[in-house]
Amino acid sequence: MEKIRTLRGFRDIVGEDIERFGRIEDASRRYLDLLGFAEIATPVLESTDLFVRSIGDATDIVEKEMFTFTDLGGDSLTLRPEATAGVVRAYLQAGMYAKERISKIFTMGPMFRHERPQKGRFRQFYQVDVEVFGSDDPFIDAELLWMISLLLADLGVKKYTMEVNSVGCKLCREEFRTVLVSYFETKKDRLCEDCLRRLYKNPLRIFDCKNAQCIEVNSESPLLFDYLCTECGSHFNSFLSHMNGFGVPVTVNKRLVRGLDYYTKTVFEVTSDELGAQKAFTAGGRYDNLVEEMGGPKTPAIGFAIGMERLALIVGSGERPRKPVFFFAYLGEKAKAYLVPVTKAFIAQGLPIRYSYDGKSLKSQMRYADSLGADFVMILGDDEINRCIIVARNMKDKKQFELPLDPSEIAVELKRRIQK
RNA sequence: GUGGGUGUAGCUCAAUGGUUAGAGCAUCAGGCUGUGGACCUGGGGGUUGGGGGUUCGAGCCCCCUCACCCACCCCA
Repeated sequence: MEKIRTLRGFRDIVGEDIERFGRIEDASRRYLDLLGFAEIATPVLESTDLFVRSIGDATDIVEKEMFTFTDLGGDSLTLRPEATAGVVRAYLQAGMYAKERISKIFTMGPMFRHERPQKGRFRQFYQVDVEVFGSDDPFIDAELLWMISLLLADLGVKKYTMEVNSVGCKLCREEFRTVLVSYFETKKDRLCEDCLRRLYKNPLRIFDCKNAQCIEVNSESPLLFDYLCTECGSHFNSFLSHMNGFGVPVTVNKRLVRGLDYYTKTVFEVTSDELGAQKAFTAGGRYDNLVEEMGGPKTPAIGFAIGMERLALIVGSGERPRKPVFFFAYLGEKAKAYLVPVTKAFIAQGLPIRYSYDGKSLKSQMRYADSLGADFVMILGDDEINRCIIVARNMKDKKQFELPLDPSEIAVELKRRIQK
């Protein structure tokens, strides 16, 4: 019979991987909590329309990467390809804008994109998603990057680059777009096929092209950065000086653009050279118009997402403090009768307890105890029962001693010994 | 969607076209009847990803297919 496997781009997260995920989640929650972010959870399945309207109908995500299907009632549903749309929807649906001036929100969970898998890229991938609603103060932009730097330091990530840029507001972007299109029109013969397609659809994305000729054309192109309106320009400068105030170094990359339509002003990417082609493991930006476009009140906002499997590839190997392990080895049915009371006593003391189910030879049970990394093994057989004692063996120094056969006394005594 | 690479035991990998496809690790058992961990002995575990073809003979050569990896594309 054919073995059933995970679908392409889907995987089980086990062992070392799930430990890394756990550390990323723990550290994220810690810093987010310290800075006043509230956790929420939103559905993985939403109306297709939500994503089309927020992400932009001409983006690659919406055009060809969504897991979209029609449900039994005939509605078009989509597995979320990113988190911001759902969080904005939740923000509006719960009326948070009326309850608090600033809403700092985060959520964690799986996202889905129908792409070809490669290093650091899966069809189901996990993100820590962080959003701040209600202010366009550039201090917040800087605060978020600072928080990311704290988190990365905590996780032992040392080599990374924070690239920042401003993509302006609607006004300056419109003006720049005409300038840019007319520039590229003069260079049409040197652009690759993809960029010719992008030219009218989304000319900013030509900056992202890795084709050698296009990079050359790009190097001489006008920059949106130089066309920022006064407000956007001073917003960006203010953001940079706040970064300086936090003491977090950033690199201005005037060609940094993003793949989602809703970004305005500040955009950023945190990259690592250790990641392969998909080197951005955290990215985000400001989106001052999205909430309003989604039918809410005018609400400036900013957010970012951490790609957990990408970050997991570069987090330092952290050793969690090891918990003590106690093992109960029993010989015969009479001894096995003590399994339940002993187990209960250890759990009551908050002590991890292990045992074999088949209770084979003592040798076998000792091997098993060793493979589990047991600190103490309790040995109980007919001899001990007759003498009303239990033998405890310290697996480190190999010293054995006897304790009265009383489960809670045993647990208390061994707890005392392990704490020394 | 397009390239390139790789598919042999649970894992990491061997095997000029030629016996019954091996090794290490892992696992299980034994090495005084009741005492673990770098030792010794043994056991179990494979439709060589799948399907065709060439050949006296295919893990190996050819074709198709599937999966995984890397890259393009795109993005976290």
